[in-house]
Amino acid sequence: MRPAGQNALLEAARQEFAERGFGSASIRNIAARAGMSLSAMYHYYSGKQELLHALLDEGMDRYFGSVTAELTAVGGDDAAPADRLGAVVAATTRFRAEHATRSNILLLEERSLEPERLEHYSRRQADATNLFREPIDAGIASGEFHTPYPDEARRGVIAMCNAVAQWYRPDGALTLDVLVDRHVELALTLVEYRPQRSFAARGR
Amino acid sequence: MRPAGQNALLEAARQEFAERGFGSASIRNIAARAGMSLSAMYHYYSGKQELLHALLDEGMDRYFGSVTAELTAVGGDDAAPADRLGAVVAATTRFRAEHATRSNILLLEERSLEPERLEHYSRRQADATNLFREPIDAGIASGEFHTPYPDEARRGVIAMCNAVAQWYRPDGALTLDVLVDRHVELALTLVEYRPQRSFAARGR
DNA sequence: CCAACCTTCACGAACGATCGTTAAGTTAGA
DNA sequence: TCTAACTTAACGATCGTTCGTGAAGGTTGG
Repeated sequence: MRPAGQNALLEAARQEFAERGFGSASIRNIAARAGMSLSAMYHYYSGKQELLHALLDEGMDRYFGSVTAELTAVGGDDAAPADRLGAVVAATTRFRAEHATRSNILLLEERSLEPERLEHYSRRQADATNLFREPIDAGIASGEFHTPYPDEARRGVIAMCNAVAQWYRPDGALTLDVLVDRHVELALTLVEYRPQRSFAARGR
Repeated sequence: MRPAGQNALLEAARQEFAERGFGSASIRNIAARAGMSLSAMYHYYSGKQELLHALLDEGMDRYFGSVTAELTAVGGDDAAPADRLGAVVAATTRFRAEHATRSNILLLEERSLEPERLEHYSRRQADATNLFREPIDAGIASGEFHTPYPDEARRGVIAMCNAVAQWYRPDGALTLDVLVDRHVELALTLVEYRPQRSFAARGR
């Protein structure tokens, strides 16, 4: 459990960074939004950079939590590759829509990290990519996915999901549940998912 | 034809904005990179905002130029929807790779525009979206594209192309020509392009 | 032809504002 | 009494912008 002041700071920083971008954001504004003085902020975080770092880390924690929850819900490693890919796509799409500002900071402010901090973040981002890579490669190996370009298909699926944070508006005509289903279908289309017929599975 | 000083300024601003982001960019650095004094910059542009605006406008001009050139190369409006979509995807993918810094500014710094300038830019971005929408909707209407979700497929294709500006490295193992071909194939897969058989076309 | 004038392009200096950061001191609870 | 939580005040640096100046070059009027 985080102290209340710390949560208020993270929330305030999230709003400020999302609205103005890291470079134009003012830590004075952030402290004011959190209802405390500028120096009080320094009691929790050693500077603007660490604030961003904490924000990105917290966002990653939440994202991985969402995806792994969805993965275990469909059966974890026992599930078929198509179901695992569907779970990752569904969780990612939903996360990008439900935590749009969080996601936009994750996706846009990576470059504002100093080199040392960036290294740590890049590792986590590689882990996130592997969430997609694993089921796709498994589907290729098992013969259920037929795309000749699994790497480019993976990048395409990830880009499709991530873009949701930029364009989706919950007050629009498109329901999130509907969008999630369609993204799962589109992802399976992109990897050319065709369930093996039973006689083909038994053949050989 | 633009004056030499102006081109140097745009190039310098492009580098600075791409490296540090609009908010953290310093117009003093930009002027220094362009080899002129800070005040000389104000002779060409009335401020930091107008510099960004000019940069985005120039990038858009180049992008539309690339796409329309590719479109006319495949036959313009006379070409089949699949060929038109392929041309747009190919030109966009190539542009994102060949003009990565330009593209990243186009894609990331939109939010740094002031409201009035943003309005003008959003209109151009809508035009860019229509470059994809037109052939996709035409392909649906003609029965060559079978996806039940043309809107989401369009967004997916656009996101896939745009992401190239972030991850593609020309010194990597993947040739740009190969990537372009794969992206065209993936886009046609996503819209579920299936050429009509001749007898089916003659049927009815 | 020439002098007066204007525009273009460039310079250094300075403006007030805001930035991130730090120092020193105060309060409140365990 | 110790420590976490928080304050006000100030630091130096840098920011975007403005001002006044002037060299260079072409145009105009006499």
